[in-house]
This record gives sequence, C-alpha cells and structure tokens, in this order.
Amino acid sequence: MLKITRKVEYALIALRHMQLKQSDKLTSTKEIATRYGVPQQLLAKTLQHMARDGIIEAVQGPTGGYRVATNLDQISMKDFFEKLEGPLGMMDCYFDSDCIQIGACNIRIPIQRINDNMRNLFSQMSVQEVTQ
Amino acid sequence: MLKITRKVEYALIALRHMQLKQSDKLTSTKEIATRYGVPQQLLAKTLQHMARDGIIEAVQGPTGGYRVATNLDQISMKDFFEKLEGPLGMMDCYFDSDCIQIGACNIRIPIQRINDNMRNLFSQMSVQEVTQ
DNA sequence: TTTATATACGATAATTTTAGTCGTATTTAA
DNA sequence: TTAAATACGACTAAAATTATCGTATATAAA
Repeated sequence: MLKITRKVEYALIALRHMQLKQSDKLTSTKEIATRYGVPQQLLAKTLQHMARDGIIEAVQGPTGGYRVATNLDQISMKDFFEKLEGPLGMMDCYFDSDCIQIGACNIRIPIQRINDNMRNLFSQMSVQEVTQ
Repeated sequence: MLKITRKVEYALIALRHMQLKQSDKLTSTKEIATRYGVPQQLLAKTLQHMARDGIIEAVQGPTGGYRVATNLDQISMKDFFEKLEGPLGMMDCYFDSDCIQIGACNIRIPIQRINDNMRNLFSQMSVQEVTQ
C-alpha cells in the first residue's frame, strides 16, 4: 500500500546517476543497468518515457545515450510521478467518477481531502531535492 | 501507485457509518455491506481486524455487531494504516534491508527523506478528521 | 558500405499483490 | 433449539506490476 513503482524507482536512480556526471556527458541504459543491477529492458522503457516527456534527452547510435534535459528544480515530484504513472490519487474515485457507489459512498469527500494533502506534499518537493 | 487498499477503504467507510449513530449503538457487518454495496466477507475480516486492534468493539450473538471503542482523535492515519496493512513505506527498503543493491543503490537516502515526509503527513492527521 | 552498438516501442509472459470466496466454528438472544 | 451474529484460516480469482521478447531504426566507426 502506498508504494511507488519500480519504474519510478529506476527513473530516480537514473537521474541521480546522470547528475553525478558533467551535464553534457551521455549515459547509456546498459551503463546504469549493470551499475545498479537493474533489468535493462525495463530501464530502457523508463528512460524512453522520460525522453518523450522531455525530462532527459536521447542521442541515438553507438556512443549514444541520455543526458538530463531540464532543470530538475523546476519539476515537482507530483508532476514527475504523474508523467510516469498517470494521475496521482489514493483511490480511483478521485478521478474516475464511474464508481457505482458514488451516491452511497460516505468517505468520498474525506478521501479527497487526504488526497489533496498528499498531492500538496509532492507538489512542494522538487525532483532535484531527491536526486541531488 | 500510492494507492490505499480496499481493506482500508472499507474500514474507513465502516468507521464513518458507526460514527453517524449514537456511540453505544451496534452496527452489523451485513448492515454496512448492503448499505454501501461492499463484499460482506471481506468487510467482515476488516472489522474483525479492527476489533483485534481495539479500534472497535465486537458484541457476539444475534443482535450483536460492532461499535467504536476508542477516541478516533487519538489515532493517527499513519497508525491506522500500519495496524491494517503493516509498515508504511514507499519502498520496501525503508524497512527490509535484504535488498541486494543496498551498497550500489544511490537513492536510498533520498527515498527515506520522502518517506519521512509522507509518514509525517499521516502522523499529523487523525482518523477522526477523516471519518467525522 | 558494412558492422556493431545504441535508442524506440508494441506485444506478451511471468510474477506478485490485492481482492474476494468458502467452509467451519463459536457465541448468544429469542 | 434455532437463527443470526462474530471469528478465522485456507483457498481461489482478478488485477496490477514487473520483466522479457522481438523487431525496427539510427549512427559512429572500421
């Protein structure tokens, strides 16, 4: 319960790894996979995902790889989570309204309050704070 | 990602339902299950769990049921979550130290900081605030 | 121009976690 | 004695997560 996914975990590991280098230096998927013992294919997808989102930049071909493409200070953990995993809510009813209950449910409003608190927490935390 | 379980959801629904009655009145599993369209067996387990934890009190036999047994103002959402679902951590490595990585991992410390923030958030929120 | 090594990505399989059910026992008011 | 409630371990089903497969494309270097 309330766990983050491997995808997010691997993304953070990769970002931190890249930040330890000169910002123009490239890092390949393989480099990270072997360094941290992470499944290469899954990591690859995660990196591709981040590249599509503009968080990192891809350079193709041999000697290619990735480098950080944005100021990580400007991305909140909330946005980061949502880019990788979609809307952030402790219960689906926070977004989907197709719950049959809807009328009967007595905790919808309270749950939304908790959710807002959690979203607020991650909105105030930058990716940089985590990967620096 | 970062979702709560049905067990917790049902527990909150049940608590809120009980709080809408006079505090000495009993509520049966069936009553809640039919009222909110929730699977009765699973709800039953959840209520039994809460009874074991002393959050609610069980009265057996026909005309039996449950009533709130504690001041919900005194229980934090963190403790509530942990009673029902065990240790609260976004990653297992927050508690388990059997991750093979351990040495190689570069985000252990940062993740712990995020975790602490989240635990802190739920420590400062009482169950009463959610179910009132 | 060929080759080797990198990213790109949809489809699928395996695994783990979560959700729900079953069967049986016990309690107790009527 | 019976009916309706809680108690609870074992099991099954479903969903979500994690990982792999196969193939395509890009490009630096031999």
